[in-house]
Amino acid sequence: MTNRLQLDRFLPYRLSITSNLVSDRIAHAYESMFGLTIPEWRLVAVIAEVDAITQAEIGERTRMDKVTVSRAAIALVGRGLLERAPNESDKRSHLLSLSAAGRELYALVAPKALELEARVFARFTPAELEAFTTMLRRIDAAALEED
Amino acid sequence: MTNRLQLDRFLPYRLSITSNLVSDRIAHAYESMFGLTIPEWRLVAVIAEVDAITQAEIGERTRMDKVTVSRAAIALVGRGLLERAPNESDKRSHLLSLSAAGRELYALVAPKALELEARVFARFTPAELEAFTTMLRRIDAAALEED
DNA sequence: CAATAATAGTTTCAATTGATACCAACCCCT
DNA sequence: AGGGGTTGGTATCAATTGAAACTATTATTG
Repeated sequence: MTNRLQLDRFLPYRLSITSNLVSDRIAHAYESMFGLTIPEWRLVAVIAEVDAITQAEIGERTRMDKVTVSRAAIALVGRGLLERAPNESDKRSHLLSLSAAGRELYALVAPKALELEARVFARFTPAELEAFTTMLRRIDAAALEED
Repeated sequence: MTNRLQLDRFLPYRLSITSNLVSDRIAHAYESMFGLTIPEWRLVAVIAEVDAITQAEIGERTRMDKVTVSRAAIALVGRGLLERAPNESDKRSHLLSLSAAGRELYALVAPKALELEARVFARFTPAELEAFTTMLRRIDAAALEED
């Protein structure tokens, strides 16, 4: 029989399985260790990298929905981890940056994140990981094309 | 600065991005073409491969939550795509199989699925795809370990 | 063979999600 | 200047999700 589909070999399916397995692990760890959801943690990470950024930019970088970004930002501001400064050049938006507490938290979370990553990916060689991420990026590009 | 985390290179994050991009594309296509959610479509695919199977087994194979499987099964039975036969050897469970209509649908959906997959993954060589799926499986194994 | 634990499947409920609508501010065009 | 369209962000609402409780059946153990 030609052209037979086996779910087990169907790449979108495999990708989803793997992503969920990894995400679940990480999500539980973040939640229990720092009380952070994945979107919240992503905001912290992105903002730590750039210092000041608008929500729209965060959405673009992380491909998170703007609603998701909005809620995560509100939650983090509420917890004193994030600060909002008025954006002079566009008064609709705010510039988000980490508060002192936010930077402290980040200093705790980042190594933990790398450790979690290492625990799952330790068994792979740098070359394998490199090839893998390259594939992921190429797939991203393919999925985004012609829509 | 050593040990700096860049979200952009954080593998769990990249994996999630890619998986979501691909899933969204597929989900929209299935929904608009066949009125199927992804869990529903997975049931159809798995059941087509094996003929008769319990929900528990489906959950095991696909790593979908039993609640998700239950709801998809109910929906598919309701639409006449799936049939439930009593399982003589265990009266708690049912044996699910495709109805005639279900097989017809599957005959339509499967090639479409392969085509969608091809559209995103066409640019990769068989060797690349092979290496990629191998990585995914190894990651699955790593993520499942010691938990 | 009770009685206890485990399993298949469903229901319930609370949380997360994203589509949509909305407001305010901006941009562009004439 | 002043509409017409776009964009940043929030609010609302309906759908999806999974944890936990529940029912019915099966397995295990004393």
